[in-house]
Amino acid sequence: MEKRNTKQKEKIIKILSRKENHIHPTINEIINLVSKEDKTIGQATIYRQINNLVQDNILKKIPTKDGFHYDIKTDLHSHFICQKCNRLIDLYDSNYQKIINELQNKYSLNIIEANIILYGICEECNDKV
Amino acid sequence: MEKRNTKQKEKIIKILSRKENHIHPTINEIINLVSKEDKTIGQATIYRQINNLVQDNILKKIPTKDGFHYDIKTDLHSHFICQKCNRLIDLYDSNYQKIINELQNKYSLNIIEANIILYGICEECNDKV
DNA sequence: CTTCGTGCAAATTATTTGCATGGCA
DNA sequence: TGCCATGCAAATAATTTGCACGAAG
Repeated sequence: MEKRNTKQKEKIIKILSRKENHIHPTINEIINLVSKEDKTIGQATIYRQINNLVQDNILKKIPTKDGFHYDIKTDLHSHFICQKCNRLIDLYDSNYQKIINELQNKYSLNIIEANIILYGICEECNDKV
Repeated sequence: MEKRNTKQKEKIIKILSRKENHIHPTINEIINLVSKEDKTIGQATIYRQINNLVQDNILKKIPTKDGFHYDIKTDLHSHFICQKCNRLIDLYDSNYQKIINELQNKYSLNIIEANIILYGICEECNDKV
C-alpha cells in the first residue's frame, strides 16, 4: 500500500484543502478546479487520485441522490441538501454520537462510519416564497 | 402529472411489493427480478418506471457508496451496511425524529427527507473473527 | 381517437483500463 | 535503476433518449 508523492497528487490535495473549496465538490467539480489550474493533469489521474484519497481516509465519499460528493473534513457531522438551490450545508449536532452508540448496542453492530443526509428547503429559499 | 396504469408498471410494483423482495434492491437487481418473470419488459421501461415511482414517493431512492438502492417502505428508519458481508439492514430508533426536529429549529430548515446510512461490521461477521 | 408508455437500439454520460513513457524513491 | 503513476485514448458500465408502434383512457 505504499503510495508515491507526485506533483499531481500534491496539487489535487492542495486545491481541495483550500477553504474556498470546502464545498463538497463532485468529481466533475474537482476535475474543473484542477484543470483550471493545470490543464496537463489528465482526468483519469484525478479519478485515480480521488479514489486513493478516499481509500486512505483523507477524503470522505458522500453518496447523495445527485451522485457522489467529496468532503475533506472528517469530524462527525451531517449534511443538508436544499432541493431548491441545491446547496450542500454542514450540520452539527451533539446527539449523533449518542444515537450511534444506542444503535450499536441495540443491534450489536460495530459502526465505523455514518452518512447522514437530510433533504429539504433551506432557510433562504423558504423566505423567498 | 397524470400517469397511466400499464401492465408493466403493475408488474413492477407487484414484484417489489412482495415481502421476499424487501431487500432494498439496486436497479440491476430490480431488472433481474422483473426479467425473470417477464422477459418482454425492456430495461429502459424499468428505469423509467422506477424513476416515476421515486417521483411519486412510492419508492425511496437510497444513495450508498455502492450505488443506488430502492426501498418500498416509507417510515423513518436508517440503514446499516456491513462492509464484510454487504448486507443492508434496517435500523429503527425513536430518537431520529427528535434529532431532526432539533436540527430544523437550530438551522431554520424545512427537512423533508432523511437518509441515514451507517457503515461497519455486523454482529454475525464480528463473531466470525 | 388521442396521447402516453413501451421496446428497441442508439446516444450519451460516467468511470475504468491498457499501454507506452517519464518521474519518484 | 526499478517500478509506480501518469496521460492519452479506447473500453466498459450506467443511464437516457429518439422513434415508430401498440395500448390505455
